[in-house]
Amino acid sequence: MESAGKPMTIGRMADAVGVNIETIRFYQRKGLLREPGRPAGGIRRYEQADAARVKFIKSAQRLGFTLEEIGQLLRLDDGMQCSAAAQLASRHLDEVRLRLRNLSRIEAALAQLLEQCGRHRGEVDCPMIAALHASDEEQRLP
Amino acid sequence: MESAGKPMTIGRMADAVGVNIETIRFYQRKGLLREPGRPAGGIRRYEQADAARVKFIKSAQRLGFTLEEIGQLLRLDDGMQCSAAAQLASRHLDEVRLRLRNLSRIEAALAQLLEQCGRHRGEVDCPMIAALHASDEEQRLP
DNA sequence: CTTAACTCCGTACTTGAGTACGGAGTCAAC
DNA sequence: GTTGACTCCGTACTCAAGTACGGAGTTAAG
Repeated sequence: MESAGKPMTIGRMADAVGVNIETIRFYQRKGLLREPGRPAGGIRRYEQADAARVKFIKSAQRLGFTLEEIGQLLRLDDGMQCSAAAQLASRHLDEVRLRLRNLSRIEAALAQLLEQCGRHRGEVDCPMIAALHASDEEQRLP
Repeated sequence: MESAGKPMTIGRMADAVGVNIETIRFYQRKGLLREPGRPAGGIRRYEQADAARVKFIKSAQRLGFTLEEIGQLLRLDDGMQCSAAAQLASRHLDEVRLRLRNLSRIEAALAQLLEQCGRHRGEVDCPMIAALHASDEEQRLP
């Protein structure tokens, strides 16, 4: 396989990666992506490596990392520190698991409410709304 | 039990419900909460019912409803339509379950990556970062 | 050579759920 | 009758992750 590949304009790269042009500019402003110099005041040329970097960003986003975290990951990548990356990921995994637990609780509560609504038929008020009102007590989901 | 209870100022209500004063004003601007008239150009008095409404909003938020959805719920409440509320909740439950599935996949992926990082020890590059890079292929999490 | 398509760049807008600010008015206690 | 705490109100700001706009420059094709 020949590496490198031919350079492309921002629009082509955006198409290739499947993002908006403005998104690429935005990443540049955020310092997540370099800005290639413009030859003779003309139009910037992007390499395959740039496209790969944008894809990296998008992959990491799919795993729920914020751009801030991805920036850290990229800085590690640029200097290759596995343990630090693992630590970052580990913290993030904790965060994901917390969100999972909360969502599960929400799911259970909603399902139960809906089930009551189904059984309801003809009484006075909607269990859905009543249950929400009844929460004067305590049932804090963080 | 005597209903009604005594009226309160916005600050007292905020304390009672455990939200910021500005949050209450914000809900008023959004039309989620009435603005009691000010007697003699003075200071507004809020009823228990207002506090209950804010609590309702907060409870519904804990179930993951947006303020927009909560507005719909409240309008239903103001006119009491159980089946419509159930429908809203049902759509929301679908949404919650979708988020759950996605988060689960993210959790699995992260855990696997971290496990590889742990087994790693001394090879060339970080599995965490390599895996993210390797995603040039396809593994779209919606 | 001209025209269409593209790029560059800075600035401003978007969404959701609030927070913060600042001047003016009001209320209660001492 | 004055302080201090509180309220009112409008406006502006926050965060994250972009998207949109508009004028000027550049490039490729016909």
